[in-house]
Amino acid sequence: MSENNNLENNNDDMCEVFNSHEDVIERVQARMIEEEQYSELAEFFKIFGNPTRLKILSLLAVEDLCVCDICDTLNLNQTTVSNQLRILRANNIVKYQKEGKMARYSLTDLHIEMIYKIGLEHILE
Amino acid sequence: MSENNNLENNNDDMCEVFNSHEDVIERVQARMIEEEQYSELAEFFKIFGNPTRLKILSLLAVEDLCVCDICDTLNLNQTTVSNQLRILRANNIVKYQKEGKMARYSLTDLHIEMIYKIGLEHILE
DNA sequence: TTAACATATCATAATATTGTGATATGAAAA
DNA sequence: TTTTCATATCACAATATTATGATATGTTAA
Repeated sequence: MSENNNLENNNDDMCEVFNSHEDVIERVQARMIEEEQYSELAEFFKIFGNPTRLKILSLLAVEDLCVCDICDTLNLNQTTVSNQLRILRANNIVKYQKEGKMARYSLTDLHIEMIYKIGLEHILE
Repeated sequence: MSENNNLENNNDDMCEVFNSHEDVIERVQARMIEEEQYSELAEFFKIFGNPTRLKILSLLAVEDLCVCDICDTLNLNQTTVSNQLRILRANNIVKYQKEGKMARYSLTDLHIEMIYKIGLEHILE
């Protein structure tokens, strides 16, 4: 901030903010996660981006349920629910437990409920 | 729960768990939010479901940035970044402030950062 | 065994989303 | 003014996702 005050030039191909352009980029880049983690995280959040799946999650946040209860509660056909449950399973968002010919589904962990609730808070405010 | 204990029949088209099927459905349904809120919430989460947008959010969680800094940090072309910023804006996830010919972007509120971080925690565990 | 039931998988048409080239806008410098 | 720069909008081909009909699997009851 003292010496080299002739650095505030070179704005012919870049925007200049209040700090050196390069500085900002380096500082922010240093905090980034891996490319693959961004992809994985995006895949994870994508699951929350569908009303049907969100409904299923909101039910499971109340109590564990079997597939047919989910169908009946949401008035959706079984194929639709099973398909979405498969996606939820594949993304480690719900788990299930076989009970005879039934499958009882539940949320994988508390993160799921937290994300759901913070999101809801956000849109309601 | 006392009278009418002949209700535990009719399982010819429904699965039966441990409780009356109807009971479960009513109990869970009572906790549901409005149809439109599910849609709105899904729209909101959908925004997190794209690696480019997630990268932008992760940068803005570190510090406020102008469009060109985002482009340079992520090595993405300006159209792509502007397009995603428009989506982020439209969904109330980022806000911006004009500073001369620049636009300085920031996260709308703490919810955004919280959701990002809880999601990251989830996939890292 | 067979039948009935709960759930899962597959295939697909309808629909939505992506990144990006072309182009527009608007502010400051020349 | 004209030019340059930062950013925004539009249009669209490529790609992904949706719900669901058809069908398969696996479990229990008859």
